[in-house]
Amino acid sequence: MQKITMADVAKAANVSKSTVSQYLNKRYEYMSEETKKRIAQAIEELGYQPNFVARSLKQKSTSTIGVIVFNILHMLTTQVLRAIEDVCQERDFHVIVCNTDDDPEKEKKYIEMLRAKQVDGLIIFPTGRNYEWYEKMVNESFPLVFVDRTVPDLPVDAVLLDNYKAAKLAVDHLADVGYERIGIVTPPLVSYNIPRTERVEGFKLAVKARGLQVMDEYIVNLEIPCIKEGLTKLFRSGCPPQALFAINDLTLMEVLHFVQENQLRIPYDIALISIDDVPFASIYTPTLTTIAQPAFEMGRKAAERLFQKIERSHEEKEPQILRLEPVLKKRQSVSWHSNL
Amino acid sequence: MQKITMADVAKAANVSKSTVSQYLNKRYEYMSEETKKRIAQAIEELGYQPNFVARSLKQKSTSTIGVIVFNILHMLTTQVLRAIEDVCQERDFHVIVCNTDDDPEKEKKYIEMLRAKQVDGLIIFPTGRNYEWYEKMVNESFPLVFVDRTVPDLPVDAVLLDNYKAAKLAVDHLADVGYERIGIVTPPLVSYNIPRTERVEGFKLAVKARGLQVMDEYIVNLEIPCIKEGLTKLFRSGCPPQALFAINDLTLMEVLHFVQENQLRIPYDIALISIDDVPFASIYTPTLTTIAQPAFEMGRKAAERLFQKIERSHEEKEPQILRLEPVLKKRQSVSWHSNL
DNA sequence: TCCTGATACTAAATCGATTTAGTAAACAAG
DNA sequence: CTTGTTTACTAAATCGATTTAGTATCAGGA
Repeated sequence: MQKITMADVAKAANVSKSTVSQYLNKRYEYMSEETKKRIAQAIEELGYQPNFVARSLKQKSTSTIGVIVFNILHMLTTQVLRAIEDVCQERDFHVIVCNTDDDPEKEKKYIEMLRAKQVDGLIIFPTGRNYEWYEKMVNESFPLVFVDRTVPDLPVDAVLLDNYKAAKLAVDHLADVGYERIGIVTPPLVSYNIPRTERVEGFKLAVKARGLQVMDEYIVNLEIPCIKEGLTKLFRSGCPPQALFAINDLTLMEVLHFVQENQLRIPYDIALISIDDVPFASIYTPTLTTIAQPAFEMGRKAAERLFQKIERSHEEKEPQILRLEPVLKKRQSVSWHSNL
Repeated sequence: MQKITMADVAKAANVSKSTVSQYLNKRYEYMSEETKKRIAQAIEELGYQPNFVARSLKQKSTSTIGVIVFNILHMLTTQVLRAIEDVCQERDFHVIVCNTDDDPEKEKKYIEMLRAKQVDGLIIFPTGRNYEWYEKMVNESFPLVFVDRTVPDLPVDAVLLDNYKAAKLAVDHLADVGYERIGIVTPPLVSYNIPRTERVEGFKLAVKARGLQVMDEYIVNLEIPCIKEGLTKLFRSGCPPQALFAINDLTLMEVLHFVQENQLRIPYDIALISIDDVPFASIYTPTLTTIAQPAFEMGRKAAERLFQKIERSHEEKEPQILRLEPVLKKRQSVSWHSNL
């Protein structure tokens, strides 16, 4: 029992392959009712299922896009992916998902393979370390959208968080409530990780703008596994911060572990705010004040932009960089208390 | 500037397409060094990138699998997906991800479309309500593996949690510590959702096996948004349970909201155990005792099984149903205390 | 010298659709 | 009665690879 092809249907319906093809593509213009019925019947009887690969070869379009992410396990990634998938679903597109683990080699391999598979476009959370490949796609005006990070000096569309504003929201909220000694916790700052750099930069600017001191020892930038130790040292010193700003969910987790191990009371011993609205923010005790990234909007915007480019990939060269608004979710981990 | 094809390379290297094809597939048997060099050079100069779609058409294999899930936003799903992707990465396969939102119509559409796109196999978290489509794939011995749920009376490979054991682990742990009035919280029991049913069934069996009473009013099965209200009613009644068993992460979230709103103290007012090792289990106060599903193992096993079937899809018909072991993660939300 | 077999290739068929150019029949207009 | 137009199709080329069945050349053995 081998596969039924269009030729089999054509034979069964006593018409040519071309006519079957027209029928399937709903080009009924010059087709008799009689013929339509016969084809429909043949398809039904034989259980014919079209082969999309053959169609893709001829039409040079696979109705498939690739999404290359660092790690699907990150909440932000998952939410962005979900939004992308929803947009694709509306258009009968499919999504191939690839994890790079922030490894440029894997990223390169995936870009190559996905392009070989003729995906119609790519949405990438770029490692930032494959400049020539990114550039090549831009030059060929291959539909491409970056999410979360972008790459300097490359005219490519991107959907990003307004990181400066996110940091400013955090600092302003803490300062509004009355905190003055504010620390920030981040993984190491590396040149290709723009959001991290922008958040720390935005933090410094916002602190200064409020007329407060930027204290270098309050800027904890360490590899994730070292954060707890770094915080322990900082809090043993003479004058620890009153509030901490964790720049993403992973650092927040470390801060919370630190808080737990040292039996600190939030917000009395330490106030806490972070970027990424973690799912347990509203059930933690106390509830956690966060700066939410509009993850679904990011995914949706990225996908919509990609489809714009897919539908007319030649026109308009100007890259569009969207900076989406972070949202402050006021909860209990930042609040005023008497013994400040 | 149009696409470079194999024919262009052949012309440039002054050989036939066949030879270029042999070269690309590393069939060097009868190929002179001279020719190899010329082809390599032509590929380099023209920047030739193979078209995988054409290859797929001829070879009847796309090196792509489909994974159909309820919702990529669930932790379990994300982790399973990640493990699947890792296995695929080793084999240079790609993964198309689709969300059904537990809607059988969407599931049907995805199965159809992915098969039309000639994926080499499918891993499905089945809605359980497309029997004829599942059956059709089984009959054609199309490579298929179910994860999380399975469908009764259908000989299909599946990778599942041992739900009876998970429930037993929960009940035994609670009973060991000294709890006697144990409740269970679950979304509504529906025939197609096997894990839910099995967990509740396993719960009842385990309670009986410990010589305790199964109290019907302690079995809270309600739609997610109604759970808080149901628990409130239960706890206003004369004799509320001393411990609750949440059968998955979503119900756990509702229970935690309930606990928070009513200012209950865990484990003094109520002990808590749940299936799904949520990421905040170890940072919540108190830390949460859970029954972890081996999500990565599930994904890995499912993918490995699928590849076995892809590689020799005719042999061995016996479906293999893997029941993976849940793991008790003892933490603080279940512990002995004086005022029991 | 002729035959055999290895080496190093190539021409053409194939995969399963889409698409273009074309044809036959029916009918209307001049 | 011829010509032109519309209708309802079909034959054949095409997409870009893989693969099978050959072919031409040359070396070595009988």
